[in-house]
Amino acid sequence: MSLAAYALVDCNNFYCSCERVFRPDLIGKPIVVLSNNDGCIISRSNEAKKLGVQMAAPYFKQKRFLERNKVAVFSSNYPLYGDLSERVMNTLRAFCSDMEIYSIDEAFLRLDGFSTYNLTAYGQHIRNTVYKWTGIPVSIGIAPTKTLAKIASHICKKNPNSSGVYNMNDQWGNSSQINAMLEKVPVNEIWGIGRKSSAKLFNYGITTARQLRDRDNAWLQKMLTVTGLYTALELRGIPSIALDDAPPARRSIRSSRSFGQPVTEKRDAQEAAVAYMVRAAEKLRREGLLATTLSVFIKTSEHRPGDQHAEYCTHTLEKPTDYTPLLVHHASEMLCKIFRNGHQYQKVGVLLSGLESKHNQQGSLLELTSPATQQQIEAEARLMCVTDAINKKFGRGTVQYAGEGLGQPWKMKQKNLSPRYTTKWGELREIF
DNA sequence: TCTGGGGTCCTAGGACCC
DNA sequence: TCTGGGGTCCTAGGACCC
Repeated sequence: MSLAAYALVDCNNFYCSCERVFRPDLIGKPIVVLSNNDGCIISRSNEAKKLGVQMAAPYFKQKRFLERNKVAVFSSNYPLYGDLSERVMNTLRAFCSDMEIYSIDEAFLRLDGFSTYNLTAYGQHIRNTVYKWTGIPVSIGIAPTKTLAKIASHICKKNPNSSGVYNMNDQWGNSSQINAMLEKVPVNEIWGIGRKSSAKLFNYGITTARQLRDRDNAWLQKMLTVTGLYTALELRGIPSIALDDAPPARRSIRSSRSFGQPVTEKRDAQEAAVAYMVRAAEKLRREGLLATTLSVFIKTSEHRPGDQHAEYCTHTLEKPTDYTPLLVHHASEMLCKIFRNGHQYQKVGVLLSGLESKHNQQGSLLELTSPATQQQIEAEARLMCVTDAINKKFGRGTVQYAGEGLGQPWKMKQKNLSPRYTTKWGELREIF
């Protein structure tokens, strides 16, 4: 049987690369992109990495250092990144339709049908085309399983001589070469092995991918559950994590943000809960879903040990809905239940779950809808449809719920936001 | 002063049923 | 008084991912 072949295509420093597409003057210069609320550093160009800027470092601690080293700083601009991501994925699809979009900046391709090709050369061709068509540089790892393809792409990024593609299948027959390669991969860098599992494994003297691969199955399952066992099987070259080419239906929708400054007033927290519920409900309708279970949570900052309160409240509806006024009503009530005076809150959020498709709803045989009720349901649907259309056309917040508040003192910070070059004409001219 | 947001999967344990 | 055994479903919590 011929060897399976998975490719992982991974965009290099994706958010930084997106910013550079429209600011070519920054090519070769250090840049970083911040998380929401300008909280942490979540993307670094190679030049910034070389300066020693750490991933997930709090911005306020690095600010002076970044200024001194003339590092360009951007707030995250998700409309821009989402749009460029779509262009990259569309380009990849032209090369291989058997594809799983794994995240905003990564995709797996299944290349089994390409066994007559030189896969390394094919990878090069894909890489060059993506760069030419979108301006985004990518690294490509090719291997017999998804987990190994992840490792291959890491190796490729770390090695400047790799020319952007690393094909593990080429050396698969040479077990001493493969062993030597897996020996150099720290166990905590394996896909699926996080901080807790690494610490556990470390206690048993397991520090490399090779050592993990060579433990017996029963032990692996006991220590790391079946997911850990699958990871080890994949390291042996046995495909155990399937390609998800048609992602399963979504199970939950979440909307939450940190506040721009600590919130102590119930009214402010309530406005935020309402505003996030409005956004979650928009997403619900956009995807043709209805929700049955609503949750609201609130928490103080983990970095203030003297002031801790976190609480979570859930409400289950009798009938699934996508009607914002109803969802907002419950969000507001739940927030009141869990809010306590005297705390400095850092974040609230809402979660919608128990999702089902609007179009194949389970109707109850016993339920008879009167014409008046039917009319009301239709009126509500029209109202949602119209507000969504207005907000889409004229921008979010054109039609707003009173409960979202006007001043919104809790709103997040975004001081270094770049223009939405690809999705707003009005902001495109800012380049020139 | 200031530390992201949005997802998924697995397991254990309780509730419930026959 | 003594109160089985096995199955399913749901939920909370933990761990992981980008």
